[in-house]
Amino acid sequence: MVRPPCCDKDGVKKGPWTPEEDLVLVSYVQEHGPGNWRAVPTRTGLMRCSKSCRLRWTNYLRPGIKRGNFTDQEEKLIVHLQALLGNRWAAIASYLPERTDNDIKNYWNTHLKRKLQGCGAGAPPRRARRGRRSAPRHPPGYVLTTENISRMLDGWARKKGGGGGRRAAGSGPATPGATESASGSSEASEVSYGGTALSAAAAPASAFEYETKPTVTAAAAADAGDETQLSAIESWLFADADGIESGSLLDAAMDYTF
DNA sequence: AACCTCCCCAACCGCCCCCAC
DNA sequence: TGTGGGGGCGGTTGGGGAGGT
Repeated sequence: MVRPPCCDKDGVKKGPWTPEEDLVLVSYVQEHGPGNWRAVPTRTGLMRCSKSCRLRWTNYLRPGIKRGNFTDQEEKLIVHLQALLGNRWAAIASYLPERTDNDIKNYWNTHLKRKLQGCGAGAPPRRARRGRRSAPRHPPGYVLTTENISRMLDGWARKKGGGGGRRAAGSGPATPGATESASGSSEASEVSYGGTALSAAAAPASAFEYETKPTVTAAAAADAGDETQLSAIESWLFADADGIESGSLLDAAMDYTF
């Protein structure tokens, strides 16, 4: 059976989001919290598909997102987890709470995959690596830091004090090794709105508990046979967080050398 | 300086999963 | 128990920009 599109194709705007649209979406989430995305376009007047709104929020506007270069540790973590979980980016992202699954997926496809493919034959990338863009592609003055969003959302979070998506609500914010996921670190991306940047007072992490990404539990993430893998991953992660490079898992995944 | 190449990443698409009824 | 609908996920695309020629 063919499902209808999530929204009418006619009159639905596509393409890059404008600062104004971002503000509308952030304001809506501030008011109602994330969720009920179907209602977002009609309630906000945004000419966007509900999925587009959700994606924009989860991949870009959500507080606590770290952008920019991946650290070596993050890189290794992604490689390990990809080896164990496959291309289940959402599951992998749950171990990197400051990164979105889209970011991880992009990073894998553009960097890590090539590295891994090349490591055997020592094949270089098609072209020498160029300097990475340090800032998001936005017009100058487009400044909306995650702290800013955090602050904007602070009011809502205080009013609500909880809630969240259907799947996230069940498992709760139990992302392994990353309890302060939404702390709005100083490395937060700079996204700003036309020079009228809101002040960058960091909001307390607790204000955004509702925003925690769904946690990968053994039950949730496991296809057949994943349970033992996942608990092993978790133990490895906890060990790694203490600076201990533990055992078999690491050995298994460390076949990859860059 | 102008043009070309190619890389990055935001966003779209379509399928799948899960919950409510 | 079956069905519909909403949200989530992974694959893919293409616009735009940076570096090379």
